[in-house]
Order: sequence, then structure tokens, then C-alpha cells
Amino acid sequence: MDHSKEITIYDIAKNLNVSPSTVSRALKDDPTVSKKTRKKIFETAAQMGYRSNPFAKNLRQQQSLTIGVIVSDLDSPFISSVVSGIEKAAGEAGYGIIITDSSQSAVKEAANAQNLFHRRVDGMIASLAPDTKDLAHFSPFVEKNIPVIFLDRTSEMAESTSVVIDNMQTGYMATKHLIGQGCRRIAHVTSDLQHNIYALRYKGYRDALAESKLPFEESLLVIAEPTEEASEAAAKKLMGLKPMPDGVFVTNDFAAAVCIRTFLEQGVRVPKDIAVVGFNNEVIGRLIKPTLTTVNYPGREMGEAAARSLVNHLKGAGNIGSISTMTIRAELIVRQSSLKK
Amino acid sequence: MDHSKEITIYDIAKNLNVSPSTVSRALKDDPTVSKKTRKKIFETAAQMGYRSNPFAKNLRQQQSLTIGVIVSDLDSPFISSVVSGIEKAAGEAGYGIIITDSSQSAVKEAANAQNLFHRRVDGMIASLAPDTKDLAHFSPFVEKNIPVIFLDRTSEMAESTSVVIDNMQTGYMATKHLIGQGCRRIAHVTSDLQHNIYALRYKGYRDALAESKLPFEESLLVIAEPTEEASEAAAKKLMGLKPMPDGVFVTNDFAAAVCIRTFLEQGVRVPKDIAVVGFNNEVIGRLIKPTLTTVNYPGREMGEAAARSLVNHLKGAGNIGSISTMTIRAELIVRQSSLKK
DNA sequence: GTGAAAGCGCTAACAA
DNA sequence: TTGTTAGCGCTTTCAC
Repeated sequence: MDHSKEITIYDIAKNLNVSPSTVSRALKDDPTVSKKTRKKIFETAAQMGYRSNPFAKNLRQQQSLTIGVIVSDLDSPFISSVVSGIEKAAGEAGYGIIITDSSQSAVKEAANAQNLFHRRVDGMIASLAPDTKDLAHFSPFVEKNIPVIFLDRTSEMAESTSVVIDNMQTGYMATKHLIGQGCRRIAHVTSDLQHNIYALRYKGYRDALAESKLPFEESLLVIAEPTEEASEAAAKKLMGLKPMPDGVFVTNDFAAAVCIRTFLEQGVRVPKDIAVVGFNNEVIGRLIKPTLTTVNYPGREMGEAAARSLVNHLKGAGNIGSISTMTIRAELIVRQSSLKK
Repeated sequence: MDHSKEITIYDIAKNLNVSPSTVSRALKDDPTVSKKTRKKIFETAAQMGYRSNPFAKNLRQQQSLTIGVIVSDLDSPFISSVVSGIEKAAGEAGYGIIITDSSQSAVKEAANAQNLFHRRVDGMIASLAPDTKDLAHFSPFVEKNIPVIFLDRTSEMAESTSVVIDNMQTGYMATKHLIGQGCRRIAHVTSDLQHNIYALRYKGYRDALAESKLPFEESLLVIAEPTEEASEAAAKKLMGLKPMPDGVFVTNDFAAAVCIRTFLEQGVRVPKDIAVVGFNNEVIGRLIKPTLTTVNYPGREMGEAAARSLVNHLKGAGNIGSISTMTIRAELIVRQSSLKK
């Protein structure tokens, strides 16, 4: 397509009356090349407008300096902060990232995995789709010894490195906080418990209740996808319970915000009648009234941690699976929506 | 690193007693290869676990099937929806995307451009950093005839294809709406007017005022970056004006939300005392009280449009610059914050 | 319908 | 310190 010819190391070599290998070496700042020639080569390279050809390099070295990323929904605040962290850490290490979005579909996830496999990424970071059941689409990577790091949404099956937060701990922490505020009848609005991140948060919630000898009934557990409609329905369901719960732990900020809005519309006061804790520390939490107590889920840090660990591994530390799970600290951010005292 | 050997077309060829060229042809479904051998080759390729080597292919064909993307802040709702649109359209056309984030810095943007240039992307999509003044870092692409599409944040200097919304029109539309609601003294909170997207919205605002013969004074124009502090300060500034404005057009939803919160805290009623229109249609707009009237800025569509147009061009339609600007329709979403009637 | 052979640009033995 | 050479895996012209 472009007709301005590409400069190669051969052109530089000819121009300077040295051999291509010398140029190649010089360009890598190899000290076996004399300082003087190195300098000369650098200069003419720049002046001739040389750019190295990564394809030739990759072909030779069998590596792409590229990391494949699969996420479930790029267009979400949490994921985009994760990706931004990955991009940062990978970029600093000289790696590029190829991003694919599974749109929450296991089928598309598998297609993306295949695609990235064929593009010969050096490593993978994946956040699984909600409905991903088996990990067969990652086995080509395993066979070829291409490291895969799972992030946030992992699978128990995965015998691999993953970066997660301590979901159980966060569930426990959030519930404990509500108990500390005097709540005695605490509900839990969450998503599909098949998924381990939700199952673990649920377990933390139950543990906290049990520890404080507070009762649990099935009706206090509401499963609702974090859509506007479902969250509104969930809130109404809670209001219908007798007696009404005096606290609720919602595993998503957006859903929590919708719940609060619904409560207020019906004259239920927050936090006085019902205290609310959300999850994710999204920006909305600071803007609604009352401001939202939430769990800060450090997406950026998680992305950075995943990428850094992948790169370290790639750069030949070589100790596969030396760490199998990295747990990033999540913290409770207390705001108005949960403060009864 | 991986010891399980890679299968090449030579292995397949040997296995089947045909020549590598036949295999190469067959794998591309070239009809000059007999149907029978084609089928056999496909089967053994699959069975042997062959994957084509994109580096060799790229080296031969001088193209990477990759699009470089530069954004100013990946971790923002608008940008992430843009990227998600790019990913979708590019992926459908068989292109991968390499994403880089300039963190709003012109310097980093230039570094990213260089990086992508060296990675030999086939095309580029860029959303400029706020402080990017000159476009020198894109000239290597121009010289090599690599198409660059600018998105959203463009530059007048750019003699290239760009995808934008009609910013002037949105400014006009938003202001006109406020006028229609009976506002007579309308303020404008926006960012650095050096940047054309803000300059154009401002012009639209002024045009609407002029058309309705409404007065404008300098004090009605408040420049504030969309941070929490600056937006709060902006709101306070407006409340201090005498007489106080009865309407305000804020060029960012988050900033608008902070303004509303600040107004309400000081006992200023929205929309009764002051009507508010935001910009971007972010999710917060639906959750705050009152819900926020805003301009819907279709990030996903813009990303898709940019990628599709780039890919078309790449696939050899070849008509460089046949379209120089694609304008995507933006629309006003009316909610409570602006309804005086 | 199929094969032989050259070459894309680079790196890394090995030689000098 | 520098040069020679082979080869990474693929495509494509030209020949058969």
C-alpha cells in the first residue's frame, strides 16, 4: 500500500560499509560493537528513518511481545479500570496488549481465546464470562506453555495463577459493618451464586451473621442481575418482607443506587429504616443521596498486578505457578447510606 | 519456552506427500487446489494441531491485521464505550486492536504513537489528549500512507478523516431547550475552550442565546475541569451571581451531578430555581435526584463507525480521504433536572 | 493441479 | 571487534 520504501538493516549496513549483523547488534546496544560504530549506526538509522520490523524479529525469536486480554465487558467502570492497569504495567515492560471483549458470552470468549492463540500472544490475562463453565478453550495455551492469568472472575477448576480480591472477606466485612451499626435483620442482594465471586461474598455474609448469632432466612437472599428493572424489583421485594430488613448488602453499586432510589420513592428512609452497603466504589456512590457505603474494589491495582506478574514470568523468572493466587486488598468505604449512629 | 514443537506447513506437507506450496494454497481455500487434497489438508492440519504463523505471514505480506488505538483515558465511561465499539467492528473484520492510553498527556501520546508505528499497525484511531498541540507525532504514519482516523477530540490542523459529533449543534440544542423551559439567564460550565469540542459547544450556546436575544455576560461562563472540587467551586460561583442564573448547561455529567448536589445542599432548588443540562449520558444521570437531562454522546457508535471506515479503507476501497468527517448524531435526553414546566 | 525456489527482515552461531 | 551464513514459516512467481 505504501510506496515509500522501508529501510532495513541492510540499507544501513550498505550505507555505512559494515555488515548487517553489526547493525543488528548495534541497534540492541550490544557492547561487543565499538562505541563509535554503535553511535554512527544509531545516527544513520534515525536519519534514514529506519524502523525495526517486529514480524521478522518475532519470526526469529518466536515471541510477540504481546499479551492477550479477554474481558467480559469492556464498557464497564470496573473492567475499564482493570484494563487501564494492565495497559500501564504491560506498556512499561515493553509489551503491547490485544484486547478482546466477550460481551459476557462464553461462546464469544472461546472464539476470542482461539483468535489470540492464533495471534501468538506471549501470555494471557482473562476475566471469565459469567456463563463460562469449562476452560477447554484455554487448554491450547496450557499445552504450549503460554501462561494464563485469571483475573477477578476465576474458576475453581483453574489450576493457574489468578488475581482476585478476598471476596469472602469483603462479604464478611460489609455485613459486620451493618451489624456494628445496629442492624439485626440483614438482607443480601446479589447475582448468580453459581459464580464464585458471588458465592464467596454470600458465604462471608452468612459467616458474619452466624458469628453474631443473627438469624438468616431464605427470603433475605435476593438474586437479581444488576439491571435497573431487576434491582427495582429486588428493592420492592425487600420492602414487602415482614418485618422489613433493617440493613442490606448489595453486591453492586449501581444496583444499590437503584435500590436506594426505590426505597426513598416509597418513603422508606435510608439509612434510618434500612442501611445499605454496595460494592465496587463506582463514581455514582459519591453523587447519590445519601452517599453510598461501598467496598472498594481496586481494579487498576488488580490489572497492574496481573500484568506485572505475567511479564515477570515471561521475562524468564520462569518459576511457573510459584504464586498460584494473588489476593489484592479490598476495603470498606463508609459513607452515609449505612450510618445509623 | 514451550517445548511442544510448533507444526508448520512443511510438517503437513511431509505428512501428506505434497509440497508446502500446495498446503499454503489449500489453507487459503484456493480453488486451484483440487477439492480432495484441500479437504485432506484441512483435516490433517486440524488433527496435527497446526496454527498458522502470523509473523511469517506478516513478514511476507507486509501487513499486521492490527489497528492501533490511542485514547486519552481508558478509565472513563465514554472512552471505554468507544473502545468497545472499535473492538467490535474491528474484530468482525478480522482485525485486532492494540490499545494505548495517553493518560491525558501529549507527551505520552507521542510515545504511544511511536510505539504503534514501530509495531507496524495497519491503521490508527486516535482520540487526542487535551494538551496535544501539534500533530508531528502522526506524520510518520502519513508518510507511510498509514491511515489515521481522529475520533471525538480532533484538531483543526488535522487534514484527515475524523469521527465526531456535531458539538456546536449539541450546545445549541441544550441551550435552546433551557430557553424553551423559560430560562432567561443561562450559564455555561465547561472545560478549556482551547479545545475545539468545548469551543464548539460554547459557540452553540452563544448562538442559541443570540437567536433568542438573551443577554450574555462573561460571568456566566465558568471554566472548570470536571473534577469534584472544581465543579463544586463552579456551582458556588454561579450561586454567588446576582441575579442568579436560572439555567446552566454543563458539558459533563459528572460535573453536572456535583453542581446539582452543591445547589441542593445550599437550598437552591433544581430545576425550580435553576435548571441543569449535562453532557455524555453517563449512568449517574439516571440515579441522582432529580434525574439529569443530558446530551447522549454515542461512544459505541462512534467507535464502530471509526473502525468500520478504517477497515473499509484498509481493505482496499483505497479511496483515501473520500470522507473527511463523519458526524454522528447526538441527541438530547430530557429528564427532571431541566423541566420547569 | 502441483512443485521448486526465492525472499520478506532479522538474529545468532560460528568464523575470522 | 566485525563478517558470513543459515534459517525462522510463509507466499508467490514461474515452471511443469
